[in-house]
Amino acid sequence: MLKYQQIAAAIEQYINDQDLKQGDKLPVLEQLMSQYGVSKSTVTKALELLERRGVIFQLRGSGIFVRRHNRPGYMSLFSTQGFKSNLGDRVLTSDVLDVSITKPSEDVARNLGIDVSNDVYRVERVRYVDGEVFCYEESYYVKAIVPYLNREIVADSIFDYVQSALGITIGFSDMYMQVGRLNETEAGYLGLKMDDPTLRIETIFHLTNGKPFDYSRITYHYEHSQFVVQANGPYM
Amino acid sequence: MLKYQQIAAAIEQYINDQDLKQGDKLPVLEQLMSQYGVSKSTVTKALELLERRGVIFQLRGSGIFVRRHNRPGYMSLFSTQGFKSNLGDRVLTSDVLDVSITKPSEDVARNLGIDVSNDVYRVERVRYVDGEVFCYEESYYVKAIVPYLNREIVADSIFDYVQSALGITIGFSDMYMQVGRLNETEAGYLGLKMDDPTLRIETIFHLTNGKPFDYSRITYHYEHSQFVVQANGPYM
DNA sequence: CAGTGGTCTAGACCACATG
DNA sequence: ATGTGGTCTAGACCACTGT
Repeated sequence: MLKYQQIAAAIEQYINDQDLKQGDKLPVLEQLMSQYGVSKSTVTKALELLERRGVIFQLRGSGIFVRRHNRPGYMSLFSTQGFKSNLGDRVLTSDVLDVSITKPSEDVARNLGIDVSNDVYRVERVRYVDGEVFCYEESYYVKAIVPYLNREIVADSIFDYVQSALGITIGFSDMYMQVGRLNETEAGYLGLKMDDPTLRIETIFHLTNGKPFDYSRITYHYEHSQFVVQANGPYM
Repeated sequence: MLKYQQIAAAIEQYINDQDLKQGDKLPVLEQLMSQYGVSKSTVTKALELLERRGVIFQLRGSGIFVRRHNRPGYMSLFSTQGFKSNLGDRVLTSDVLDVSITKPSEDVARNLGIDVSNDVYRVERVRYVDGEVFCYEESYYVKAIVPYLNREIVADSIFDYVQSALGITIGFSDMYMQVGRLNETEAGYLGLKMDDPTLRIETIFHLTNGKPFDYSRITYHYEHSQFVVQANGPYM
């Protein structure tokens, strides 16, 4: 683990241990430098990381402060999208409906940047948070990149598996969101009625080299899903 | 304007001018250094900026590549949330329904971190993209920070005004999203029916010093709003 | 004006991707 | 093996906040 990542983790833990609130002041740069025995740029890089993740904000001429948001019950949009597996204390479980190898449809192939003749794994799940239906998910993995999946792996975190067992690291992802109405099948899985509102998110996950390896469509239970996004900016 | 921002802007313009596609390779670091006459870290910082914004991705040992997404018609979630005023070629207009000074409700006061005895500006608008109803917005500005607003300012971009006229710079924001059903009033403004699905986003905008100055509730027209979010990660 | 974070440099060394 | 981006350092100087 890199120095700046360790320092970021240490500072985040310090915030949690001390149960610091929004606006509480952290030690100044110079102290962090000597405390961790690293150069200014390394501390700065750790702080940038925390800033991007919404943990702190920095104010030139003044100091480094804790940032929080005040809505328990809202999940970070990114925590549900393969990044931080951390959902706080909540327990995530899945019913696996399907794991199979097939040929992709035109649409799926286009999103994965492959030809329809290539094999893909199709995974279909209903996911629960603390026992409540959370979403219905249909996702496709390029078999050339993810050569093996089974129901057991898929019941757990697929991303943990591809990362630890296959050494695959995710580079970046594109999420497409829109609101619509449930069809009959989706309503059945979610325990809702047809035509009820829903949030749909399609995500294309890319490897670090830019190649798509996973295309996923998630249909959320509108009553059990609310998200928070902490943004920084403007960027320029 | 800072060097690394200038370089970021120049590189982005170069990508657009050359109409580069996803995966196209950019000049290597060393060339960018000499081309712009700056040190390695400055180029790196410019590239980080572009990477965070989903414009490029960098692959160690290989190069710097253009990143794009392939869904015309999807707006960046952040472009509609006060950050980049750039919506591409689309024209954004507003009907101003209300601009007035009032006392905040309990709820609004809590979100703005002020007491209910403080004055706020209330702004109510219906917003259009290329003439199509896009969203209904109700927002509150802390009068102690934004001392003056009128219908003319509000018909345009409020953020441009507070930034250029008042010298206020936004630091960060917390967005809370959920899906629900329209009530009768909202349905009227959006030209939809009561109980139609909708995406609701509440956003709290903070100054660079962490103080909230704007709390806004937006109700989107579900057929005219679809968003893209380009994420990088995992962060740690 | 003192204190604090932000920018920028020059350079050493490291880790990864690709042929 | 080569070339490429990533980390880290030490230090100069700048820009902002708050007293």
